[in-house]
Amino acid sequence: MIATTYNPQESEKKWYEYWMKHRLFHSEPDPGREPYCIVIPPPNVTGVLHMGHMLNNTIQDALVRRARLLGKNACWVPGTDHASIATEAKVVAKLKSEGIEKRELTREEFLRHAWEWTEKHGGLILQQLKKLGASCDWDRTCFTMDPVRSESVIRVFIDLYRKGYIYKGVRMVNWDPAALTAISDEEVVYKEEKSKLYYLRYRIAGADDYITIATTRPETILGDTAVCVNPADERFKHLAGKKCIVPLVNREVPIIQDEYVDMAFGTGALKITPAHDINDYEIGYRHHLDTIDIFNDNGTLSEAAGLFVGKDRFDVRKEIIPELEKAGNLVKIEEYDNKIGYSERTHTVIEPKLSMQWFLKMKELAAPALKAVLEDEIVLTPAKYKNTYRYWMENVKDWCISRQLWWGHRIPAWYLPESNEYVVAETAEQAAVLVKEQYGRDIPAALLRQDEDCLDTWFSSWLWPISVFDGINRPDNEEIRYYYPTNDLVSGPDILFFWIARMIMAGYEYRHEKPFRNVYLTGIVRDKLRRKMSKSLGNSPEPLELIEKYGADGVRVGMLLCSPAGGDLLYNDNLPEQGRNFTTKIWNAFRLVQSWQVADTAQPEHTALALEWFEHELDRTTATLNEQFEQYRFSEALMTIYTGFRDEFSSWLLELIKPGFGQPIDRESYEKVIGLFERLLQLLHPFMPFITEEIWQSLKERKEGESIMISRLETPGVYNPELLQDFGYVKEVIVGIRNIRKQQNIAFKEPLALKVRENRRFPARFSSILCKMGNLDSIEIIREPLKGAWSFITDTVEYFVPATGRINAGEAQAKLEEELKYTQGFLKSVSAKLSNERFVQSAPEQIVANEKKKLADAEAKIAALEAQLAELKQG
RNA sequence: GGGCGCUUAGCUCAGUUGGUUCAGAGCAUCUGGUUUACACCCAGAGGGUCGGGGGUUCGAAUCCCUCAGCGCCCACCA
Repeated sequence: MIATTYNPQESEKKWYEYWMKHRLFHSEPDPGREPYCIVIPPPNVTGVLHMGHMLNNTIQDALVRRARLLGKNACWVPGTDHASIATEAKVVAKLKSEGIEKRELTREEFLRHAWEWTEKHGGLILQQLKKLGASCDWDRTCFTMDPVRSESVIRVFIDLYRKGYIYKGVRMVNWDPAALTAISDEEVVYKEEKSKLYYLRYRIAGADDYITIATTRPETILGDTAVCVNPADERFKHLAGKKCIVPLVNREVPIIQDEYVDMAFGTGALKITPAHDINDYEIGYRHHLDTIDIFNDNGTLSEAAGLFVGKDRFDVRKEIIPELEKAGNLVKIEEYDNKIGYSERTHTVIEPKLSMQWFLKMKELAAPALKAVLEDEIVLTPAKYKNTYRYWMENVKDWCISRQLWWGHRIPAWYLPESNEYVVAETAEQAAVLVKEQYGRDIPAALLRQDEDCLDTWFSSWLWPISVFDGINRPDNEEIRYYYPTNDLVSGPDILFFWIARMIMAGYEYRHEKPFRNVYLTGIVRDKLRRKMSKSLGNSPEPLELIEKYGADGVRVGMLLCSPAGGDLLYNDNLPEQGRNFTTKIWNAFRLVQSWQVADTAQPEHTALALEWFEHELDRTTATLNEQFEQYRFSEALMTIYTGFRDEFSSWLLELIKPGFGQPIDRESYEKVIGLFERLLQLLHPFMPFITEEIWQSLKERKEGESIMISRLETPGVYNPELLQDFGYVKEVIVGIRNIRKQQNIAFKEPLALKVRENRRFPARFSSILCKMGNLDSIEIIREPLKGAWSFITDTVEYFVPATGRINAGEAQAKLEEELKYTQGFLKSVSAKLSNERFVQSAPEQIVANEKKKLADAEAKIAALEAQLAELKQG
């Protein structure tokens, strides 16, 4: 006995366990089969599933499951990312809540806490992915900080160092005063803000004169080492080369000239603080200015500031203004819109800061990566990102890869005691050997000091497609040779540069080959007000609750229904609801088929025809689906199979072949329809893995271990377009009959007689279908219009149904008149076109022929309409 | 400030090289319906001068120019 309603919870649990038990997700290299591989964008190890993951992973799972059905050796590699800054911040916060400060701990102690935290919360997100139905090869689960991946990272660092790509240097970096680390340019987000522009005057040394500058950061004057004007600026010619006095600290600094200064901005004079502004730094460098670093790492003022020592930079900004006013240096304050850089991770204002960091040269690495995308060796979908990618790669800057954090891969650089000299090696012992070679000194390994910094998280994730197959440490292993390059990468566009571009670079550097063939960039999930879904806004539904409520299949369908390539996805609760309703629809179709009694009776004509038609219809659907998948049009592909199942299969085929009340279905038809149902399930399976498995398992006896997942999707046959067109026409006639029933208020139970005015376009072959679906007891070809009848026209064929009651002339007449008017207008435009000589001359022959056919059809239709109208008026 | 992209039905979007009735789909809306799978359903219907203007062409949603609005990316304007 089949349940009247589908139970997703039970089914999902049962089949996921079944798939796991039979290891159906697992893949091994098999040179006899074509591989299909996706590596997951590794989520943060301590993260939880959000709507973006749901979309992203549903797409990946659909791709992987489809590849499996096509007979490929599909492998989806899962894993997690250690997410250096984010995880360290969480651990620090957790320790703080327990009254432990990070700085009180040793590196080892801190890392012990971090690993504990990771083991406790880590991998939860992978469990959540299982609920969604993700068919990852879990045996292959990787972590960016597991031994193999860590070894890969260190190996690559050493290799790049030896190639001369990695260098250490003092540079202006984006300093995050909350996380106490440098971050990369890409991790800074700029926000437009209302701020103030302060005009301050500096006294000229030895004169009773002033020079006025404008600044948004008055607190940084404490670090000023010059004032700069444009050499072309006549207003300041007389001051060039003189000195002026920095207010409050009374430091004498030069007035220099540099073309960088915009004469039109502010007063045309710029204060120079080389330690705290990238441009000032560059000017300072050109003019050999001193740098005075007035900030501590945490954003408070340092001893070097001289004043306000120990106070926070923002407090100082407020406090310094009255001081300046008192001293007579404040000229005025203006409102000003400014862009301020924030840390993407900690949301604190970034402080440009000079510090010693490790950098990776990018130019050489970027060249092959740029070429690959420009030449479509790697295809980005949607293609619009190609431009963005190119711009970035052509302007790529060196990558600051060091982070002042503990949670991550520690930089394998070893310093000589009491020295800044270092060597780069995997272990202290190897380092000692190098020290001997390079510096001629015998220093025991234990005395070498390892660099305190660790590497940017992306320095491990950029190796992901290679490192998950251990292709860095063992470049010749069977797995990497078999699975690499991978096929599709599915990711959000926000990490195109962070991650995708860098994976491409690493791919060419370490495999001399692209890491993947296609990149599909999803949209961003937003709410209906177009706001990005986020925890802080509280506008994001809880994914697991959605799965609980609508079923995993329903949610998957909901996600995909509204996700056109690259567009934003406006999430709305009725999406998974629509998905859930669709699962119910499929379930009910299944119930209907299961309820039939089978007998060895003759196959009715209309049933045979219907099955023949549907087979062609299904071949067409499959072909369409193939095209849509090839173009990564998932929404459309889903819609194709959605309407195919609901409209063509359920509403037409099943209604047509459904046996009468208490009647059995003939065996031949039954077996055929089961076969067609199976094919539909296979097409649906990538989108809705659970319900398709549930039904597939019940349609026939299956052996233990059989699964729709690993069934083989047959190559579709060649469909007959004429057959499909004729059937489409029959459907229109049936609609005509239904409309008559509706207009005249005739119940479906009441059989009607249909008269067709002789016309060779009527597909008589399908009469039996017409009778079944229209409940007709006869179809007769007639020569003259039938008087006293209800009528309609489909294409140019006139149909009549003898009136069994009063003719409701009004509505029918209005309808006919409207159609007549439209057709007359249409005829007019077609004939205008045809009587235009230039059109007939210049347009291709076929277009002209088509226009002529349209003309003839329209004339025929008008004649028919007029005849019917005349009838109606008489009657 | 620079670059890229978008604007088609109430909403979200298709519309391949200009040319078959090309103005479409899903959702939403409206009308009718307890037909023995399904009201989480069925049968129908309405709804758009394709952002405005101009141009090229026999012919433009599609190509060009221009204006307006929106979005994204990049950039050091104090």
